[in-house]
Amino acid sequence: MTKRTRSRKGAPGIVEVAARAGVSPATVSRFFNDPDVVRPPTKKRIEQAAAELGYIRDRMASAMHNRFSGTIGLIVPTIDNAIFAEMVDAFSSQLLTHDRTMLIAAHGYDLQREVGIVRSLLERRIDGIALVGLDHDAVPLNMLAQRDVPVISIWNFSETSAIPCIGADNFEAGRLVTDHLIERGHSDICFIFAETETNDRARARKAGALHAVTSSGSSVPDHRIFTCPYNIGAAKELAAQILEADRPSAVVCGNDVISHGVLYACQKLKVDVPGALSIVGIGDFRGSADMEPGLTTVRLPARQIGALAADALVGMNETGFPPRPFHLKVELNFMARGSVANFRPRL
Amino acid sequence: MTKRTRSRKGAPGIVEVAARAGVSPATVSRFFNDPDVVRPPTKKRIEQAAAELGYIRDRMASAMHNRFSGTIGLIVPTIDNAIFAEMVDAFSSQLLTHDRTMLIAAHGYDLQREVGIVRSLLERRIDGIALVGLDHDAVPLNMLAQRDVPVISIWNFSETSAIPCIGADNFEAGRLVTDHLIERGHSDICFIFAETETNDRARARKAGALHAVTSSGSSVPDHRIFTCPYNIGAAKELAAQILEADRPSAVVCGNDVISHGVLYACQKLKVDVPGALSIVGIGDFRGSADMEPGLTTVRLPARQIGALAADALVGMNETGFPPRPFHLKVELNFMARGSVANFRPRL
DNA sequence: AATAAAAATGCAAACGTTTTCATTTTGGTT
DNA sequence: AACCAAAATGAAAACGTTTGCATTTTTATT
Repeated sequence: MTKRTRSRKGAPGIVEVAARAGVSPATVSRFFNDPDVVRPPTKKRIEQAAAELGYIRDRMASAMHNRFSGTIGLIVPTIDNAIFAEMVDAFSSQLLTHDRTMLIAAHGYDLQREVGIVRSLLERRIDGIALVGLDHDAVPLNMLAQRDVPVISIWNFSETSAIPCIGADNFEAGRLVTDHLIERGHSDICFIFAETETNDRARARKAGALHAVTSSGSSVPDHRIFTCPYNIGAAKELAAQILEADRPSAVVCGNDVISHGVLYACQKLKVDVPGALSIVGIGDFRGSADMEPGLTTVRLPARQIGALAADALVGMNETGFPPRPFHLKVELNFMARGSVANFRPRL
Repeated sequence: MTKRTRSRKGAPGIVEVAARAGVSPATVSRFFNDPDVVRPPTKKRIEQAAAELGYIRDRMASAMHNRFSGTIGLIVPTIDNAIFAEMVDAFSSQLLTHDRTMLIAAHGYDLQREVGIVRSLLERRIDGIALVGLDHDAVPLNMLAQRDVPVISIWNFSETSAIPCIGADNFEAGRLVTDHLIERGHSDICFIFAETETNDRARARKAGALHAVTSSGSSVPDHRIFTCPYNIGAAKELAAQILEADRPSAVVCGNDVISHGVLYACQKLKVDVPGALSIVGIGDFRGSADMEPGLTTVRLPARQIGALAADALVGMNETGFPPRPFHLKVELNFMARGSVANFRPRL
């Protein structure tokens, strides 16, 4: 075993501060938890002593008592991707606002890895955790419940989820973009979605999209449905194949990353968008508005979801958990841009 | 003051496990720190007891002793952007590999906010921290030094930096892409870089780029140098202005995000790339390879930087800090793709 | 089989805070 | 000036683990 004891060199503790300020450690502790509980002169002395010593509180020691660590966990499928970037950023910033910090990890769309990650975060005594999506293994959920750690599901909305959720109606999102295509006269539509087995967001979107066409009276042949990971290159390649075979008039993409790939494939093959092919995405990621043509998509208020989730989790801690489970649906915003052609004259 | 004591409901501690396994808490502790230090039968009993009770160690309590919390900090300018996504992901994954977790925060290119963040991470007793870039306020650096917390600067390389660094030679990157343009006969080149005041990476890149042209014997007029945030929309807008005025034959972009914006502006204004304008970027982000035309850029091994940084920080903990400061330069990879025209016949 | 050396285990005192309870101080009221 | 309630402070016992030291058990050696 390696000797792993870091020298305590220059790290003053609460007792050093207390000594220097001429008060008891208890008072210093109180001061840091609520400055107004000590009298102004005392306050001043403690402030000065702490500053002179360069004191930094040890939240781990304090977490041992009040059972709050001041860190909140966030588990996403991936960070290496535009999909959750805005949400993660907003979540983190909002947490900073509450004097909390974010512990984040990615499971790479592997729900099984999620259990190990949850365990690891629990060991760090997180005060709450946000999970992307509604599908989760029971094991981590139980571990969290057993310890009364607030959990919240984000990104996808469901009226009936067992745990609180803040998210968008992904079914609706899929329906929205597909309806847009149908309204504009498209009838030969192709669908590219992510694997739906372990991804409830993609599942809901796909269901919504297909529902839109069936409820318009038509149906979707199997050869118009494709699966593709959230990866520009893969999408571009797949789209190239689709374009060279029997070309549809429009394609619905499971998210904007796929749309980007499809658009690039069109540019490569000199297929005019929207003239020869219309494209819609879901998400409205960075860049979608600025591509040429601009991508018609539906905006998920990612920052809002992140901020709300942060607030909710902090709130559950402060007001005393649990609140009754809530289900918050955020607004979808359809963004009509240039990537869709209108085959049907305006009425 | 609100009452903030979470019920200890169902959270067994090391002593409960010990009792059930019929050993002392000390043995259980030892088992979790190094399973092979207890004899097989004992080991088995502890494992079973822990499993039955659903025990999860409390790293905060253990951090009070050995002074290691198992979390490592990472401060980036932004997460809401493609720039650092791959690096962050690799850093985090590599940390997981070492049974550590990542505490991440963004300062939004505001070095002053960095001090508050460092403090906040220090309160959480991080075992090490990675900072992007070489420019940092002295205050946080002192706080870290005083507590013997390993720091490492990532992304930018310097042979002489005071703190260890792992990064790319950004000057070289700027020079590389500009040289490529010059070699291909471009003489009227425009430069778009991020604000260099608080961003040493951008500063180095810009210096490298300008150096390339001066050392080729020409010079860069002021009206060919622009500043632009790392934002596709802003870059697109700026590029549109540039394209409509006195158009250069090529543009060097401070990073790929800017390149993307410039390319979209060209597509919007029907300016042929690379026919009428050549574009080079720096970074080789997601999507750069798949755009049409593919973006000529220089690949920074972001994942490698992230993984190396994680390894280094963990290593500093395990082998006993400090190692003598090291400076690790990662390879740049020039990616010639379609966005640059050749004005000069091949020799 | 006896013994010495080595390995495994237990005991109890830490680690740096918070918090309960008791005590002192303050400030307002007669 | 004396008194009382309220506010501020202090003393000491926690929190859940690790670890130095002492003790027991195992293993190797004779």
